[in-house]
Amino acid sequence: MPASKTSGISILLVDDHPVVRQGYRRVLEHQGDFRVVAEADNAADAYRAFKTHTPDVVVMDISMPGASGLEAIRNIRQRSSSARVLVFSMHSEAALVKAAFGAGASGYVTKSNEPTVLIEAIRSVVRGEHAMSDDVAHALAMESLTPSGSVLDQLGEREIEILRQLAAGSTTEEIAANLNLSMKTVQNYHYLIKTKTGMRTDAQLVRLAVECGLTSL
Amino acid sequence: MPASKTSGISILLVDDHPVVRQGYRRVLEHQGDFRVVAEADNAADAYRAFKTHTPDVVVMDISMPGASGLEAIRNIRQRSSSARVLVFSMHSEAALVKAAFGAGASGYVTKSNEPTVLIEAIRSVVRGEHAMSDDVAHALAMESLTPSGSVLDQLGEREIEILRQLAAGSTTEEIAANLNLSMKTVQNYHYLIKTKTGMRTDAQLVRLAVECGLTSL
DNA sequence: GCGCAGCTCGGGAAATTTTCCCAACCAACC
DNA sequence: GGTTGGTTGGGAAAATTTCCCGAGCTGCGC
Repeated sequence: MPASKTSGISILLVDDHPVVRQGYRRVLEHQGDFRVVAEADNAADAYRAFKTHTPDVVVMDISMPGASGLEAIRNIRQRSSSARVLVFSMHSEAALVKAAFGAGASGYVTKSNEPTVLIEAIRSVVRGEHAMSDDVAHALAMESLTPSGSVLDQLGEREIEILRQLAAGSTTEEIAANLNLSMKTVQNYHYLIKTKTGMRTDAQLVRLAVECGLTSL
Repeated sequence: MPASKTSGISILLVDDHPVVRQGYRRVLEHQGDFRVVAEADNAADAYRAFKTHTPDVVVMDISMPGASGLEAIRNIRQRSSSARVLVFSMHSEAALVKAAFGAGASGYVTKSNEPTVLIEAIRSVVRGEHAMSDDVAHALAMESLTPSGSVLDQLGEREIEILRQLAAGSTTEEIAANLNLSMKTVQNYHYLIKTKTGMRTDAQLVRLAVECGLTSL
């Protein structure tokens, strides 16, 4: 690409751990043509940073406290449908992957991969392609073979997001604020999730979420 | 004790995410006097790597699949009581911190901190000091305001039993039946446990119970 | 285009639970 | 013998859960 803008690929890094971000930054900038133009540690800042910098690609960890990455992806894509978001997560559960792509992600790579996989994925999504690491593809493939894979498949994107935050320990009020919903809606989802999954207490819901990799410990 | 070591601080990195490890490595080696002499992605490999390299310090994420980091710390310290292990974790729960120091860790820093904090902590533990980041200290301090050690120590026999069953997913009705109590009493305990432990949702209660080893998964 | 299905979002209202306060019993302990 | 603390529950107001409902939207097939 002969310089219409500065040559190279501009990147917005989103992850809630500063050291981890710093690490990625070094790994990525080690590639000569990558430039990390901004960082963010939460969904709201990510959106703001995207608006001011309009990076070629957003590399984002979706398991963050508060409003999740899914929300940020949706916001970003709503603002600019040409935006490229590459999810960079610890989890490879099919439901999470689906939710991410459903929200508008262009790629999904887990942290279990070597840096080269991440780098290649970034180049792919910048070219407008979709990308996912082998383990993610494997999880998705496995899941599509079984008619009733995970319990999470019966849940929609919103339901999964709310389940994740519930299991993380957020209150109804916090979730409503995080997702810009009324408490009533969150309560309704909470109830709906319980009936859909057959769980009868919130404790069972937490265990389910942990089992499905929606949240850790 | 070979003085063969070239100058500088030799480090063993333990974390189950390759990209994350790669990132740390770059951040650390950016300091001129740090040398990452080995990496490991699980507890067993960490112990093996420690035996062969005898690094000045082990920087370890304790939330790994399989055998936990705690076990690795214990093994390492058992082999060499002069070994220095710095825990580098996502979590700052008091119970986890205590468990880590109990297992023989020399320091505890969360990933929420800036890289400089990690770097300073490494220098501290190499000097033989103990180190922990502010957020960890804060969590410990908060927790130690209660006259007891573990959060569980402030709970009575009945309260612990009911917490265990709640976290296991039992309903109020089931617990009442199990313990031959009225539902009202169980509800009162449920409430009391939440206020005593400071947890605000049942989900937080489950996580607390799991952290304290009251229940698994 | 048109209907259908499914997700999202919330209102309503009754049933239930949570939240706090309280009293009583019993055992241990100074 | 009084005090402390764990245990057991009642009561009543506040809040949540439960279920049902409708409306807007999107995608899909006919």
